[in-house]
Amino acid sequence: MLTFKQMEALYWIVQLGSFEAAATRLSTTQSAISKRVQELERAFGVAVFDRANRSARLTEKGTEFFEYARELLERREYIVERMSSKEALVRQIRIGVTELTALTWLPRLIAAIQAEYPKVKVQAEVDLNATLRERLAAATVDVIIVPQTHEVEPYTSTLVGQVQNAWMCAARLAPGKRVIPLAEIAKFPLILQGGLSGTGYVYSRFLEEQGVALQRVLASNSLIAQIGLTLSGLGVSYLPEACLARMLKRRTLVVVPTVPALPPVRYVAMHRAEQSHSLSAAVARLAAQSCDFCSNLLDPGS
Amino acid sequence: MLTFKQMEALYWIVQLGSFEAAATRLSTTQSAISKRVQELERAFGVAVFDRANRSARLTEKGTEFFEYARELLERREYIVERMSSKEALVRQIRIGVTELTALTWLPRLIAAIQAEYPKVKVQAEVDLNATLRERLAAATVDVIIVPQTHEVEPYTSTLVGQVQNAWMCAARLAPGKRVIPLAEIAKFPLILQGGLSGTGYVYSRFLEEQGVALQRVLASNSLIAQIGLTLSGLGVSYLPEACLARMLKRRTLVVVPTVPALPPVRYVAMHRAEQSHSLSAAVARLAAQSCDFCSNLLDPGS
DNA sequence: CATTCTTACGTACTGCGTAAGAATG
DNA sequence: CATTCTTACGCAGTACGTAAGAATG
Repeated sequence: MLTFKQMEALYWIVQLGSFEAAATRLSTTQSAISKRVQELERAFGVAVFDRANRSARLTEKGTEFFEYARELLERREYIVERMSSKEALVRQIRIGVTELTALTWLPRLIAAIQAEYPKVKVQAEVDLNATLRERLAAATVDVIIVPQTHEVEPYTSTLVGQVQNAWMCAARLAPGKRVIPLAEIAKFPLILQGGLSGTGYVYSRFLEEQGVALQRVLASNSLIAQIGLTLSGLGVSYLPEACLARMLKRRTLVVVPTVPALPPVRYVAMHRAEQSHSLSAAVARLAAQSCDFCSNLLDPGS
Repeated sequence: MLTFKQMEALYWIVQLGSFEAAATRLSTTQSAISKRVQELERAFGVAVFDRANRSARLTEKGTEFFEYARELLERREYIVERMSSKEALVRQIRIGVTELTALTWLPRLIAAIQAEYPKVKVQAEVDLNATLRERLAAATVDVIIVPQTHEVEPYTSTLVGQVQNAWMCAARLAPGKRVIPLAEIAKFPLILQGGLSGTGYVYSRFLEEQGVALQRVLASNSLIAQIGLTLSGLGVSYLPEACLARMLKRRTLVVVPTVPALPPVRYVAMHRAEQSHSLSAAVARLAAQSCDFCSNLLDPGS
């Protein structure tokens, strides 16, 4: 008999391009996926995948079948949403965030999700922008919250907030309070983020556009390391103003004002649209509500 | 997670009005059905059935859920139909027939089904018209082939053929070859079928309409017994001409012509329309093709 | 030769059946 | 008190995971 498990296998194999990926997505093994497909093919006497080469290419019948599978799964998802009281919805959701979010409002977000969906298990993963995007593509996470790096993002994205960064350094390195032209920033030793970081990517392009040539650059893919290096006076770095407010007040760090200033970085929550989980959409909504880059877990104030 | 088994349970409980009936229909136990329902209710945190009294009354949410269940099951059925090569369709179909059909063309029908759907398991049951109708209502059979007793039948019905009956008796009882008025038939001892038999029901009404008062009646619910009793000269009976042709030729039996003659009895194949099995429809079609009340398993000729 | 799917075999777990229990009319 | 659903408990059969095999590029 036709089962949801078979449909899920078919669906995710096609979506992700391999048995292996589908297996990961469905938290099982290639073996199980392979057997679900064989079961389908045997039950219907139809070849779903082209077995000639070892690729997961659909046959014609397979394509039709895939459409039906999608339809059936979407329909089920809709019904589950429709019938579930939020309180009873049992599911896992995997959220990917970057360091800054993890350091500021991730706990707020998780609390908000738990409050609205008490039975949902939230798994969070902290990683670089680029890695998170790959993982979303591979569907090993459900929602990611990352800096917006392109005008049009490849997945359903919701703006959740923005971060104002400023050039900062240890007080003793500071050139005084006067505003300097952006280009002059290149005279300082710089501590920047790599291209795998969203903020790093955005600002690399920005500096390039502004014709700023970068030299003597220290790169870090860890925000904490970046802050630490800056604090220790190794150079000037762009850092989020809001969450470092206390350090700025104490003048452990000082701002180096430039003209033009650094543009804000917009953060978006992204999830696969085709992904049935409208829970992902709910998380995006909650993220927009919870977003607050001002708090700072490491330096929480009183 | 929402499963088809849960939906089937819900669907058939509502269709048939009790857990017990649903269990029978799904070839399982009340226990299993009960658990599937509880599973649903627990998973969704929703009461589907009103547990106050022990009846299978839907709650409001339950009604909505039922609609979704129906939709999902119908959709699955459609997909199964659409994707299955006939050769590969594995399923069971339960056919109910009356004695006359069993005695004449049932083997032809089964052979025809097997030829078109080699993997389908055919189960046939022989019973009285009324019993078969009850069983169709209880969904313990999928298709029944019975005499049409009403102008409008309660289920999807297809005309498959008709049977010409005639009054017959043993040669020594015969009043000669002359045609007698129908009313005079009442003068003979009669061997008739009970009201649970379709033919019996049809002819009872016919004789009543014609103003024939019946006396000295011997009733049988077994066609074979009826033929046997007639052969042994106990009375006059209405019997199918075509399948008794050889006995008439040998004059073991003779026809007692009446005016008006007995009307033909129309046979229909019926199945539940809402029942997803369009296999049932295919059986009805094959029945119309295979139908042949002329053969006679007990007296096959050469 | 690395990748990707298939096959074989032993196991774990879901879901089932039996049978007894509780509630209803 | 008969009917109908629920609960408890032990079992069976499905579906899974591991690991080795085959095919492909």
